[in-house]
Amino acid sequence: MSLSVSGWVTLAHGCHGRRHTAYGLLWRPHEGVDVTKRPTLADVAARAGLSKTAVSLVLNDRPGSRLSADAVARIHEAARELNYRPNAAARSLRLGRTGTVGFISDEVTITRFASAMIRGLLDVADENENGVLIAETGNHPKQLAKALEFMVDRQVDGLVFGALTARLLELPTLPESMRAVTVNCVSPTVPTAVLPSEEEAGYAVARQLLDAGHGAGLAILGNAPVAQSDPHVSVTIGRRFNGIHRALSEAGVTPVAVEDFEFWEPWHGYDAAKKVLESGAPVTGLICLNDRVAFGAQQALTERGLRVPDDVSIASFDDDEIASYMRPALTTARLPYEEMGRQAMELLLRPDDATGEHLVEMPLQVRGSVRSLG
Amino acid sequence: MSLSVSGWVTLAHGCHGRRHTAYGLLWRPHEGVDVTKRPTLADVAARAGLSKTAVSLVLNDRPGSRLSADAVARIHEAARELNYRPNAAARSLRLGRTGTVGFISDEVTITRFASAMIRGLLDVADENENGVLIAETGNHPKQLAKALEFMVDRQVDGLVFGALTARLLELPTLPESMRAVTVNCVSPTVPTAVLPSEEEAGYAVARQLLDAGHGAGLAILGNAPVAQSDPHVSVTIGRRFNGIHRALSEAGVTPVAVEDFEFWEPWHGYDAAKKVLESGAPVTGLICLNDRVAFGAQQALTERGLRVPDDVSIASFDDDEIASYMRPALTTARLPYEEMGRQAMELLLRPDDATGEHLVEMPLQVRGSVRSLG
DNA sequence: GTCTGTTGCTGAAAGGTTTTAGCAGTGGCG
DNA sequence: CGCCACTGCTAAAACCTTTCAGCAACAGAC
Repeated sequence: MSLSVSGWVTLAHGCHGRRHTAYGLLWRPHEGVDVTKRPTLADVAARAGLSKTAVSLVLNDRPGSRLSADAVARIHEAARELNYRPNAAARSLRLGRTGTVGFISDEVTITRFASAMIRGLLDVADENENGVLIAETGNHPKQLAKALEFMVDRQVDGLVFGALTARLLELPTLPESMRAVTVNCVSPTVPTAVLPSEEEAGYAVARQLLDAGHGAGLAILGNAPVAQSDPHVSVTIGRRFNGIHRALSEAGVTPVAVEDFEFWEPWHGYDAAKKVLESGAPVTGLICLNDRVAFGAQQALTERGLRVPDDVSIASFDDDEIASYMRPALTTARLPYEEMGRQAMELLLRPDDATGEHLVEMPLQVRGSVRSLG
Repeated sequence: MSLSVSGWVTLAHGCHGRRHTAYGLLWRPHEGVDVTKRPTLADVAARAGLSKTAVSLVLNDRPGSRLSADAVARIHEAARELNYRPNAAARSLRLGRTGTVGFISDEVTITRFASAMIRGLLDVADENENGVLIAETGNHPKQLAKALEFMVDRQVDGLVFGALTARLLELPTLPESMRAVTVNCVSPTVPTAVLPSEEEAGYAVARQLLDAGHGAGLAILGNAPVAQSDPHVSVTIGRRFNGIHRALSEAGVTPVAVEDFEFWEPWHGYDAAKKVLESGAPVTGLICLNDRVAFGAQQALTERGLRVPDDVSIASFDDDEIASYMRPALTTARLPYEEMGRQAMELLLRPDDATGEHLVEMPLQVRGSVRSLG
């Protein structure tokens, strides 16, 4: 091993070769400091000439404790000289909490679609000095059990359950003292949930096309009867359609085509768009149920020599990676994964528990794929 | 709170409403079992009428210990009845290890591009009964220091450092006893690294087009002088180009166009392709330095009425999401994130440390974007 | 009868922290 | 002086596990 020791952790970043310690700048062992063993409270106490109690009191600055200014100074100095850091295991053992939360999901972390959710979760956890333990179940009950077991054993201070698609999960009953939040999913056993505000988004997307004058030539790609009605598949797709239909009925509009399919990959969108175009329906505006469907639809349009938005306008949902890669870029209602992650972690960490369903706005990203008629 | 307690963790999954515990099926409190407090070794010992020592010995089945078959049975039964699970904090305190490893990266977890790396890491960690603590630095030295501090404090058994692009990191000197592996990056302080086998991939991609007869009309989109020479930007892009150039010079081929740009987003590919086409160079084959560049290039081709692969063939690198969405799907050398993650975790967890650089093959995904001439 | 070895089991220490209870000393008040 | 309150500090217990050292009982060998 070519690793060397210089204190506990010595950082040397950047291109400038400056050296830091993780705990302050430039820590070098002081005289009489044993570098091979992590210092303990007892070591600090000995060096400061005081008791462990005193050191613990000062380092955690407990309010009621009245130690002389001199003692406080000596303790801080000794801790700094020894580069003391508390032992997390000992502290957890004593305190029963760990400063760590768990995140368990089906496959949020291991697929590309909702990465931003982790960003939100990690950011807030970090702001609150919490670490995050991650486990993915791949939807296997056994993996879920294992993950939960692991987290409960480690005495995580709370649990966030996530899912790739917003659906009803049958999560276990948790120990009463365990705080928990679901994000992009719901479970009867977890009282607080964070979900995207899909009804509103459905309404906004439909309005975008209606307001641009596409009421007479509107098609819907990706109507999904199962997802709309089975909460184990989705609890939000139904709401998304409710929003769409509310906008349509307010405007007295009936779509010229509605294509049913449950899985929303580009090739499904391609096939559906092709079918609609071949049917001869007078389509000028397309509501695609996600960006991948929209992407596929655009491919079908291009093949027939139709242009977006000149010939056909498209609006969609998710704000996936490809939405901004398309030419023109896609007008779409963003799934606010990052904000949902943030909010979930905040709800978990805030002492006041606001149980219930927390809806996070899905902002409409207005880009070039919708053209106003006339 | 609507959470209720039935043992420590009770699972009720699936649509069938079957009930499990995390530790076995259907755990219900036995008589004389206090459900409000997690049982300890002492509780098990008391119930089995034996000492804590005996229980510990049996439950960890230590080889040398000779307890009667009856005692062993009684202990197992008591543990099962109480639904005993060892306290991880106490164990860590005693043992100095935690069964947890840390993963620290710039932004692997929080962006979509390398999610598969986490999948590989988590899978192997899980197979070895290890948990994973995750932290992202966003490339801020302070965040790195904080993450490291946290992990070292928690006494993780090892650390994996990851990066989104394979580059040289200036990681801190770690405590001597801390095992560490870098994945998709290298650091002078960490002796074992996992990287994609880019030279080979560059060669294979170039050969794909050369073998298809595009030697006379080859263009390269995304030549990146800085990335090729500055290891802080990339340690592998240079190798990728070495592979490409080796194939070209073996075939005695000089490209008809080479477009330089360092950032490989779709719009860069679009601009570059447009420029090459407008220059009138007789292009029949495009080597794009990643899939997003290829995607943009195809947009430019389409706009000029050129078709892939009929008019122009494309081969590329990464096997990004969009590679399989394109029509035709893209022939591309896959960045093997998942396999790299797996291998990194295996190297970390295996007791025998194989220091050095471990190259993981980048398999060529042959799809429809390359047409054979004549 | 003594010695040796084995079997089956246990007491107690150690690991590092937090916290309760309390000690010794000092000063003020009646 | 007697009492009280306060200041500045500490001993020891508790959190739960693993493991070292060793005890009691018994069998077999001499």
